[in-house]
Amino acid sequence: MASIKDVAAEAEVSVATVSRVLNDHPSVSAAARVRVLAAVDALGYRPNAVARSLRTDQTRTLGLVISDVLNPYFTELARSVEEEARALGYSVIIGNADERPELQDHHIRTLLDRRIDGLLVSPTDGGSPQMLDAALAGTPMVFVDRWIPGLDVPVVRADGTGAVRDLVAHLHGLGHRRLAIIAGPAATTTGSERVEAFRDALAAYGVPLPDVYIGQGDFQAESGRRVTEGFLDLPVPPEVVFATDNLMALGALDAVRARGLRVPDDLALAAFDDIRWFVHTDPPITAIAQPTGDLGRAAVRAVVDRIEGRAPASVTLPARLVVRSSCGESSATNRSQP
Amino acid sequence: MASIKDVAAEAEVSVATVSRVLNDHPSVSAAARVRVLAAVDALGYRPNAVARSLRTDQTRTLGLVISDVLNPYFTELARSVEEEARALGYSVIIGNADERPELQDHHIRTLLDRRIDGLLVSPTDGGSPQMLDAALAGTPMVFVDRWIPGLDVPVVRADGTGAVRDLVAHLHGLGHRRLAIIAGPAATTTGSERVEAFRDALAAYGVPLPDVYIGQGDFQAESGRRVTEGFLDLPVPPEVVFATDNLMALGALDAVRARGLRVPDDLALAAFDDIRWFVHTDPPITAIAQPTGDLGRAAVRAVVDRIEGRAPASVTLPARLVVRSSCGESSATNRSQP
DNA sequence: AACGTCGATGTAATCGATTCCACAAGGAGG
DNA sequence: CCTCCTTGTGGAATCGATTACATCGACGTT
Repeated sequence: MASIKDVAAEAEVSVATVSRVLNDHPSVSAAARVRVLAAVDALGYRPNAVARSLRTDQTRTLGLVISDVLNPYFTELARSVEEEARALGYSVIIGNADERPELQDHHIRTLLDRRIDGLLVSPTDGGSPQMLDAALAGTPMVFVDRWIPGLDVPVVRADGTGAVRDLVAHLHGLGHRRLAIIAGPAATTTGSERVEAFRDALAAYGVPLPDVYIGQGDFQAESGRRVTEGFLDLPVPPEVVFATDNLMALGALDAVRARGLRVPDDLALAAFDDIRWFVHTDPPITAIAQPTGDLGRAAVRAVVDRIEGRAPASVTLPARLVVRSSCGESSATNRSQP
Repeated sequence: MASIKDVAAEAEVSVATVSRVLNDHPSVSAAARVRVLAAVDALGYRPNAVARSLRTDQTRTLGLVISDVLNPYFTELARSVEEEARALGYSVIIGNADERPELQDHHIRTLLDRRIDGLLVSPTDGGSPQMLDAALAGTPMVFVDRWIPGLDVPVVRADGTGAVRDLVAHLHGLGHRRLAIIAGPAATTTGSERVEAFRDALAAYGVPLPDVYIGQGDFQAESGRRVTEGFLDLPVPPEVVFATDNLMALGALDAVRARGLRVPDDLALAAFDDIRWFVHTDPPITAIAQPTGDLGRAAVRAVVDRIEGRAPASVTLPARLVVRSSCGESSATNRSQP
């Protein structure tokens, strides 16, 4: 592959001049510029990003470590992150943690070794040594969706409390009184926050959230299935299950179906995170939708702000309830079952 | 960030010795080794991958350019690719083309600039100059899922002809005679191949595939919706629509639903690419499943073979039909409608 | 006419690793 | 006791860029 030396030789100038033309430095004569450009063209020369990064100490690359690529929420996030980054002249390297802390660490380490300029993380756990090191070592970093309390790192996330309140109002209005939740890992903020929001919203109606109605999931479909089966085996099963992510909702659906039961008649279902397929499931699923694209874009702007020396800001955007028919009744009229 | 020089100073050896320890070169004394390791530990030193790549002319990185991250098929592919690559000691950088040739080119160019060791591509078009250059310039390259005819590049893909034949048998058995297809872009192999397979399978039953029953889509949901509306507006609409990817099937479902019609009674539906949600859609969707994980792994092994000097082989794996209820009747018994 | 300024260019240092080569010390073999 | 080989080590070149510094005309000013 042609190097800058080859271009210099071809254009009969020094490598310095070639470099100047490429980085359009002002003091280059028009004549030299055309000769260099012609040489670049003739040789099909492309600057070696590796060499450039070594010298300039910047890679114009962002690392994004997400909890699970197979979760549509995160792939949408990844897409918007890449889009905004590209618009700002950065590339993105995605690391998929698969909800496993050790994999997350592997990716953070690898990304740091590559000297990425900034890091976007949606942590799977309460904070591994790797991540703390990264934060401490001064690599510009921003948390997306989930975060780790106590670290001085900006957070870009959606606030679901209002939407959860709306959801509980909706469920209560439909006459449901025994409400259960499938929680995510307690080590994640989204895991615990959503349970809190749910509990608080129920409290406003004087409805308790007993421990047996709190199932421990891990944001994966299988755990949603397992927890839902547990609920159905209870002496007094819940009337509604609120899955705190879309994959666990899928698992819940699997469990209900396996028993030959029906949603919402035998068990109503709602989910956190709205995805396109929820419109076409049987029945269409009521969900809380996050402004995913906005989150991704805001997160990129935040890291880039830090990278380029501006002060980055945390961002919190509201989520909203999307009512469909998986909790019973139609969406428009809130009458209780006949 | 600490460099190899700092480590050398701390351990009171030369940088050469540090490098030897790090790459466990045989001739280093035990004493030197422990001193270096201690220094590495004390400084929290991690080798700069950028510098290393510049010197060794290898990045131990694979580029993967996929057509659309929002398509679950491709995200599953990406996941298995990353997994296998990691097992072989490589990292993966994913580029999302969003089915847009110019974006695909952008990513290929960026990846090449970064001097990735190998490239995995699922081309969105018939072959851009970028891609040809990459192939010609000798960057180890493998096509996954889709490919470009006439290039001497190994292809790892699923063969759907058998499954399509099974699908047509299933549909014919159910009494369907007016079968339509939503094709992908003609420039992609999967776009044209699936239509051919469908046409051939129909021919075996003496059923024609008229042009009006071939809708032109682009592998995105919106095109599936549009094409399906067109079908429904026909004087003699088809009885079945076969969407050649899962997103267009989603669009088709949208279109049917928007008209207040039902699947399969008013229009039966089948799709290429099976995804988890198809089990829970209303109705569950009959689909052709690809061995996605196997494809991803095989593709990685193929590029790595080329990178490491072995001869890479093309791989073709069979897809299989998964019958559900979106085409009418039950899956087990193939009797025609009562 | 002498001098300072400015634009265009080249030389060489530099980034952080790897690796070739030279060299010293020590052991084996004659 | 001398040579030869092996082992461990350091110096320095190298990868492909960027950039500080030096140089050299040409030009304008006094």
